[in-house]
Amino acid sequence: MVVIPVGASRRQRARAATFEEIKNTALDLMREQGTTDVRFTDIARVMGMTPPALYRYYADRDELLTDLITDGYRHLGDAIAEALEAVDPKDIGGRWVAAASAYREWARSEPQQFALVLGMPVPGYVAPDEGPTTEAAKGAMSQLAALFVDAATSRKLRKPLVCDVSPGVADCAHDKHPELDGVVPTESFQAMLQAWASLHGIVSLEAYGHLDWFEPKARDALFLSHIEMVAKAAGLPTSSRS
Amino acid sequence: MVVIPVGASRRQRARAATFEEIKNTALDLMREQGTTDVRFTDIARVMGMTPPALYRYYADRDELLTDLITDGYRHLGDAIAEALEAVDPKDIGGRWVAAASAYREWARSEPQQFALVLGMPVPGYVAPDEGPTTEAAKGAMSQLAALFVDAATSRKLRKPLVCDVSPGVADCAHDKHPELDGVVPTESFQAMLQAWASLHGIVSLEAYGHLDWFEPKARDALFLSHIEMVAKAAGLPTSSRS
DNA sequence: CAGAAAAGTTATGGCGCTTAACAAACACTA
DNA sequence: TAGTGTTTGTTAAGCGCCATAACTTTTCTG
Repeated sequence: MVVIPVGASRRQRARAATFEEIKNTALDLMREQGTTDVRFTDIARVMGMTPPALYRYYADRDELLTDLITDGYRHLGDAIAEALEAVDPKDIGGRWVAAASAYREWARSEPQQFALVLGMPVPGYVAPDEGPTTEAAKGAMSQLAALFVDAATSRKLRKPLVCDVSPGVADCAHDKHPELDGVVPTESFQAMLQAWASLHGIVSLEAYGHLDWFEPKARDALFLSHIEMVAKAAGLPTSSRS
Repeated sequence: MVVIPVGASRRQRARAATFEEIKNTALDLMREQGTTDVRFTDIARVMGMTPPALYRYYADRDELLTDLITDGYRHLGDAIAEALEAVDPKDIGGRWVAAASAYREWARSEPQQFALVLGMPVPGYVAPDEGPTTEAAKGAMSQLAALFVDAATSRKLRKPLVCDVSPGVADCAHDKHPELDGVVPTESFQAMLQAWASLHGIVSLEAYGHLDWFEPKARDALFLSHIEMVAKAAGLPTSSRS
């Protein structure tokens, strides 16, 4: 990731701008070609440069991909956060719908970046510090976790559809998300993971075109009823507008 | 896809065997390198041939990929069918667990092939005849559909957690799966799709390593409780062993 | 056995990634 | 203002892989 220097010199600002231009060009090409496979040559050509010039910014193609991945999961997190801000904090059900819809919209609008972040890991990609990949999961999840905490503290969190929890899951809940301890019951932590998985499933299928045999309006309806089902199964209150 | 000739000449059998060897070598390399990106050069080297020889069998790399994709979704379907055969047809809940577990095991054992079939579509891949990609979805789904038909005819299918169905979804149910008409209610058809999506979600996350922060045993438990939740939400009877 | 078909080989071109060597632009200092 | 070092870009070149062409060897068939 590239840190944008605020009080930086002219050169540093130019350099930062070039980093951004490279990444944006790469994303444009990915969108245009429907692939996560970007050619350095093409990026350089679009930018009006020669390919070797890019090596002043990235050591190799994998380093650019890594940067795009870390950017990607931050954008996903931001999209969700932004959607959440637009909803009354009291309206837990509405917040769930907003977050899930943001997740979906981001995946639909940026399927390649979505695939980079949450699809099959790219081979050359080395995960620094426990891995942004894992961070992506935890980042998206932490907002979900916050939702469950809110629901629990405001006593709107019902028991999930399945309450059997194995010790392994309980241990993991304690280890990885200690902020939930004493607030969100273990069975709700499990339900939260399953809500995320269920959401991710329908979003993945749609983003990769496996639901194209549906009319767009039917897909919308299917998605909305899906996340309503997920909310019910997880014990979240359903949207206040219904 | 390569049709295996039964009463074929020596040469035809040799050719078919070479096709199989190419595909198996490609899959081995994919497993070994953790990529769907296979080099013709490497395949040839492992097979003790020169790269151009492979062009007697596949016009280009994309054609091999297409073959692997169509093979892949057939293998997935077979794995599910095989798992289903081992369970008492009366035990709807057990059959759901078996099918879902087979889906999971296949994805875990062949993550690259799973990514090819149900991940982001590969760019050069042209879908013949409405597309194997869509066929993959429908193929896996038709077995799910059969499960719901069985459940409905034996009166074990309860109402799903969400019963609101939009006209678009109902139309699609009628158009694409007429075999369900009059047997499986539309809300159950919708629930079936959502069950598949939910299953796919947790399987994708696990196959791509996004649940690696769980202990293996915890992942198993999470998966089992997930599909139990999904079954409940869809109105399927839960496994008879519980 | 002869000729055709199939399968494989070497030779070759093209393209993309990447490094090396060089040139121009820029910034800082005397 | 001139000089010097850094940054950013260029051209040249090597390597590897995809793919085609032309040629050779093997295998089938009449």
